[in-house]
Amino acid sequence: MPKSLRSPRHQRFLAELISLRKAKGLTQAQVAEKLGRPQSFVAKYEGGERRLDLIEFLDVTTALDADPCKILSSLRS
Amino acid sequence: MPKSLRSPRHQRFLAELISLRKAKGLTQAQVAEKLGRPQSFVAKYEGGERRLDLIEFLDVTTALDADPCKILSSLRS
DNA sequence: GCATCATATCCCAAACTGGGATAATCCGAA
DNA sequence: TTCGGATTATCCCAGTTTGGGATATGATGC
Repeated sequence: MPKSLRSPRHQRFLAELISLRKAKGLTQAQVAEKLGRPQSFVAKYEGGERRLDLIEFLDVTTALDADPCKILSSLRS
Repeated sequence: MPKSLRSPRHQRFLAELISLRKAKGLTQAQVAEKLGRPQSFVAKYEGGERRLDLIEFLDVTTALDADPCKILSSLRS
């Protein structure tokens, strides 16, 4: 796993994304489909194997039908 | 400039960060100082030479004393 | 056990990053 | 104008990260 993805905040962020996905009853493959990406893409960012930049993050929140601001506020530190 | 950083949304995002920095009367070096990074770090992300992941983005908004949610909303597409 | 769905990992060439040094630009004062 | 300091952009390139199809591993029900 890349060095930069081990911080507690990042961990919380990932946990939040996973939790949101499951709350919507979506699989990684379904999210990947909405994003037009392979399932391994979702597996990687959820697993902290790959970073999401801001635009990708917005795309993911759209796919999850989630509010990006709420997620950000859960990351305030 | 890396391929993935050329989208119009990303461009708007960068323009927003630059605009915010200048509105605060800060130089790249001052922002870099707050971030504990070299000036070239700021020059690179502002120039689209490097991506910011979500955590880095939050750190930058903190350094700029800006509201991350407002920035996100300016990126709605 | 076995089928099926879901998630994690492999592989490795291609793409991206770090950051000190240095070049290029900007800008106000004289 | 021209000069000089302040500010921003670019260089370099080894080390790190990413893409995504294929495949392994794990979870669940029967």
